[in-house]
Amino acid sequence: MTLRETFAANLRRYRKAVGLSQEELALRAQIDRTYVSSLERCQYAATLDVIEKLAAELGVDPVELLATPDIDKLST
Amino acid sequence: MTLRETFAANLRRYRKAVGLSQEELALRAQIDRTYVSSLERCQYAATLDVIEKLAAELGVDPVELLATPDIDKLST
DNA sequence: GTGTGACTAATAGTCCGTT
DNA sequence: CAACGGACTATTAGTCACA
Repeated sequence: MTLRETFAANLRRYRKAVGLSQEELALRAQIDRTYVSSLERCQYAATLDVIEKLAAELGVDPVELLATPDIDKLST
Repeated sequence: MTLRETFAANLRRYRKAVGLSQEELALRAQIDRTYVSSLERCQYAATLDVIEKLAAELGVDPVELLATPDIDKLST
């Protein structure tokens, strides 16, 4: 599991947890709609700047988006 | 404090903790010496790929390089 | 051993539309 | 609503000479 894969999975997981579409999240974070899609499909290695933006809109610490999810905490 | 600033500071801090010069770290991570210098001076928003490389050479979890340092833990 | 400017190559990131 | 493509621009990745 690479870091960008971990990030991709977490991004999708947190986005859904918050109940946002890729489109809405992108709009709020002021990044491109198709780019969020690309990130979740692990196409790019995101920079710290966009990670920071996305984390802010998801209401989580950027670190959470890179951490290996604790099995116990996963709800749905 | 932006995320890239946090990363820059942590990179330098952990590098010194491990007792490596920018030169040595760069050599081991197979990246350029001056590029490590640039990152520590916060010139770029690093991508997940290089963060992963550097963390590996420093022997820390990538998450550690992005976390806000716990005041209590700072030794020197 | 580190900081800096200049430079090229690669990729991050945008914007268009289609499936 | 999301995956995917192509063409495009902005920024990072990576190297070098020199202070």
